Amino acid sequence: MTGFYGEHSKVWVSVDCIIFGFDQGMLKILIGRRKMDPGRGEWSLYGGFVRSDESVDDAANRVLYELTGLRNLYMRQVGAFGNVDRDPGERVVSVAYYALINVNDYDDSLRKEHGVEWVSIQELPDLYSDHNEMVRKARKLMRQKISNEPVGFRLLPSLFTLTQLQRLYEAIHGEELDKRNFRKRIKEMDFIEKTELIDKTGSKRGAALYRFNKRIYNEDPNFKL
Amino acid sequence: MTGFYGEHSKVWVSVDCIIFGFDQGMLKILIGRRKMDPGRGEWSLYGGFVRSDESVDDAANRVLYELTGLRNLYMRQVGAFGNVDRDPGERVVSVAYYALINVNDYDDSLRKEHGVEWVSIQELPDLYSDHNEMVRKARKLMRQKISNEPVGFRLLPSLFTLTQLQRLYEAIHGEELDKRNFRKRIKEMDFIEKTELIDKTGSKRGAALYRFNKRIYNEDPNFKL
DNA sequence: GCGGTAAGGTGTAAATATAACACTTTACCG
DNA sequence: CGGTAAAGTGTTATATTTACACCTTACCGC
Repeated sequence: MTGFYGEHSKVWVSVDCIIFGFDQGMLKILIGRRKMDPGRGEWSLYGGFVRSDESVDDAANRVLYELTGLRNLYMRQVGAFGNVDRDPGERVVSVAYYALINVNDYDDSLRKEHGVEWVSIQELPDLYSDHNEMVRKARKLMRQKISNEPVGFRLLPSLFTLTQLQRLYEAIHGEELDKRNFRKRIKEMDFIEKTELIDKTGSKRGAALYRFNKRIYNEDPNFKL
Repeated sequence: MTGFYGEHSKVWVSVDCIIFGFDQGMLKILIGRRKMDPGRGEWSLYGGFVRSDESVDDAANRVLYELTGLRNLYMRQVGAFGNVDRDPGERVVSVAYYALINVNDYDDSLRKEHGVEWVSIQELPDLYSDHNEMVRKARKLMRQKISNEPVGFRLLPSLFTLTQLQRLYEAIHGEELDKRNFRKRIKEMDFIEKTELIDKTGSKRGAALYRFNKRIYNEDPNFKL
């Protein structure tokens, strides 16, 4: 089929993933050294090309699975990046996605296989092409989302302490939060359930472990942190 | 160049525009009947293909200019839409953009030439392919943006009354606002300046005309409505 | 010329939400 | 058994948001 479509030129479409993790009290993303030209050796997001038989979202899911071995990750589109010369080799339009993962779910040998590393968002190096711009936009969208929907739990173990949760939100907002005010707000959200379990790793005294109850959330979906 | 890139297939990339206007107290968008197959005759957003020598953003600006004759419109990306079968003819990934225009700036003969119409967002028909989804996402992003940045003025004449501004925000938020509270908040924003001019078209008594002062806004960029 | 009308314009008080703030408890460790 | 380090807990002040009603003005039609 030509005619109507044929007057214009086709381009490659790729996906690039900003994979957020929360580790050592820091928000981090997965980046690696590019293994191919153009840009070999530069720090880069992990990505891949969209195949003809899959949607762009499916491509992102496939690439995420390739890298992490994990399915059903929380993933949202960041946007399309389409400068003419953004890829020095060929015309490539890339669609960026961000994902939230619990770093403990990520098999470290798989990480090494792909040659990617967790790097704190505070100390990100210059990245290949427009990847820094992708990360900036992803962070903005992620912060927005995580403040208004209960998706931050994706960055934590399924059981977590309130201090962990607070540290997470402090890392994302970039400011310290008041412990009592924070806990007061948690108490108002019935879908953040206290369990009988105690975490003894973070303190001598031990801290109560909480979990997110999606069913209860769905009955009254109101979240704000 | 093949090899690395060549293993994957290229696709067409297009842009589709959600053009918002505010008219008769209603938020409207420009849609037209598709003039080509596939989908000839269906209601559709206005769009076009990305050329090999222009960025995706540039393509959106070009398409907007084609349709409206206006440059430097306020425009933001909505996102990429990439389902395999979203275009029944060929694989086409589309990047949607929304734009805000003052309907009075839009030459009506140009509108007719392109065969597009202003249709209230409340009574949108079914649109071609995934265009309804694009509109939903555009509305969400636009509402978010217009509530936190002073871009709503783009939908109004450069001189406007407070009632016009209030009606605009009512249309966008989908709820009536209290006149006194609304005006109190306006008074706190020094960059919304009262002029000496009076609009007599909207009432017998006449209403003061205001304007947005960007310079003052930039000194203390805080906006919330 | 004057009464009706329809939109413009104005302030205060109550309710709610947010922010500031310090001490006690617990269990481990040396 | 004393030191330590994180967990846990309420109250008050401040700021923000909401609710609410009447007077003004100028045109229009009689």
